Amino acid sequence: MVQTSARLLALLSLLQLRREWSGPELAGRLDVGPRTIRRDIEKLRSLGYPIEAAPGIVGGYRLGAGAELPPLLLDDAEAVAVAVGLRSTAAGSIAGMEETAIRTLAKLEQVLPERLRRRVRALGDATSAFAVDGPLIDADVLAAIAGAVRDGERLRFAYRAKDDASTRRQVEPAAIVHTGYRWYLVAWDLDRDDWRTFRVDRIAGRVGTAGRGTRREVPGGDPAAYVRGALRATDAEAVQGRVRLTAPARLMQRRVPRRYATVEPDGEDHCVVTTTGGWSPQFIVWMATLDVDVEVLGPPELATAAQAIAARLTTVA
Amino acid sequence: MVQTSARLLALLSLLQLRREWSGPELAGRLDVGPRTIRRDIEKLRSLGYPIEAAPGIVGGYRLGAGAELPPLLLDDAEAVAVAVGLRSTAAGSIAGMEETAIRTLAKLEQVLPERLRRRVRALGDATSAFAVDGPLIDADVLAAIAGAVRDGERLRFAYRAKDDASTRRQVEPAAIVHTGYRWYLVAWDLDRDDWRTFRVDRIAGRVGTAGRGTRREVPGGDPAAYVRGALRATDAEAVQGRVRLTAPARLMQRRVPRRYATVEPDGEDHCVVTTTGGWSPQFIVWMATLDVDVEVLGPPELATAAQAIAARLTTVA
DNA sequence: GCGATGCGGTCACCTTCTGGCCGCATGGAA
DNA sequence: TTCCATGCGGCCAGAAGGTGACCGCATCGC
Repeated sequence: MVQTSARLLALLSLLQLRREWSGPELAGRLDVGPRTIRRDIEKLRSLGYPIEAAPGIVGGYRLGAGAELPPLLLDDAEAVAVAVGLRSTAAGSIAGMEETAIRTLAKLEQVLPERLRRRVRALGDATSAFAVDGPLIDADVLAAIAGAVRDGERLRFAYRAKDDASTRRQVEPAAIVHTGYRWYLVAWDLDRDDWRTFRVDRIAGRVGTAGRGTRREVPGGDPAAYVRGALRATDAEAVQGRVRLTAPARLMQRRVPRRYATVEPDGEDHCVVTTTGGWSPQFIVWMATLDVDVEVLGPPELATAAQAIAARLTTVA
Repeated sequence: MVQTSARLLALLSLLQLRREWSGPELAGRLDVGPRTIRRDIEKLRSLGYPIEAAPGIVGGYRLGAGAELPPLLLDDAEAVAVAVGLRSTAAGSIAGMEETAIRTLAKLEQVLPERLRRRVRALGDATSAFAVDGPLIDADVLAAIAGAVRDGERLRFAYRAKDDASTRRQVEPAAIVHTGYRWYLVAWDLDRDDWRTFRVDRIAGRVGTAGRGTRREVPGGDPAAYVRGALRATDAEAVQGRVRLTAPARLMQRRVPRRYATVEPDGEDHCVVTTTGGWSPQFIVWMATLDVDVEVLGPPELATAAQAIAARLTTVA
């Protein structure tokens, strides 16, 4: 009864397409008798999908919200919109959603028809202009890594170290982690026979899969903690920017995304804003547009950058 | 055969969860014999889902990308990520995707379990800080309107006119349109017996549905064109900001989202940037952070705003 | 070559589906 | 109030399909 299953899916699709359908309408669409429709509705209900119905001339069936999310049946445009949305969420519009977004994107990309993938890619180019500081990451690279992590596949890529020396790596990926405003890949380096943490923005070009590897657990079990440890060990943290605003923390908190900076009260009428990652010229510009008095607490370069932009703005007028 | 259908869905779900599954593995998970798994795979293939298989010790089944997108089976976290992504896309990170995103969001919200909806809403608050100018729109309101348009349901809401006078409206919505950086609802106003265009950001509070209405076509058939016409007729366009940059258009185009501004070449080494909607102080700040020479072409207030921010930045240092 | 895997044929049993009928309940409109 | 379209679900008979068990075959990596 492949037809029965297909019809159930088609029924779900129709119910997601429009809110209200009458039985005879559905019967006509699916080319079966009305009795069968009633039975199909019954089946869907027994599968847990809450389909409400109302008798009478204005009656009909409608799919409501239940305990579980039903399978989503998306058309082309909708699928593209979902992919685009996931990419921008992965880029970090909401703190804490990045990793889930990239995992979901990997799931979607696995089954996304090629024509839609092309459309998503074309749109993706337009996205991260005006990006908050931090490196630009290719969502495709992230999705490829997330997919390899999930499937236990080996990865091959060229890695640019701090001194710009490029090395070829072959690894068994274990986790992908987003901290602050950067992406890291925790993986077992097959050539070095040890765990390594890679900055995804330093991966050059495309990543290639290289067959099946052994699925590995990050030492300690908590990838995020591991990356934090590795950062402390090897990398000096980027220098955070700090400013003092003449405004209550309560008001500023709403205007500063937690992803980029944290706001702490400093007395009744002032607050201190600290960047999550390293400072950038854009940080001080944002602070200036908040339209309250700003005082740089550090580092001194932040003040210098502010002056440079001030100078540019002055020549504008 | 509700079990068969349920098993097919579960099979799809498993294949989306991980890339590779062996037959016996699937059989164990789904609690049927291996032969039935082979038959189920066959059924899914006959439904158009491209499931690749490889024999041998490393073999297994994997769901590939086909001509059609299979039903997406998302877990809680993934569904939330999708919803969050759609909200931010609807907020306009990519030109031209806003309306599709909000339609898709309406589709998702219709079936989203309440507990997930709460999570999405909680996260949504964090999003639009540092928002580009333009009014803040509640994605819930947009999704509610999009749903009503789709389902032909009447809407009731309070509308704040330009002079701040609030009126109660009851309408039959026909289309939701995103132009420039605003959202508009085109609807038949039941009390005024005529077509009206509403700015969504002027809708106060929540919108309520008010039963079934007649489905209407926007006059002329093209909602976007209708809104453009209505804007020309009633509303003076916001004053656009224009600046001239000392840099090739080619380079700047990548750094300026089309949603906010357009970049046109002005000779070899210069280009002109025009805001899509009205100018705002943030516009000139962005231009300053592009790190090229900027010249304000108009309006004069833009230069004044630039000076104000420059002054603020100067006191910072 | 071995072993694990995928493929598909066949068989018998039996569950399930389907369409058509029935009467009932519900809710809006004439 | 009556009428009508709708949803609900029982019943039946015939037909269709699902399932597990067996079989031999092909393929791939070790």
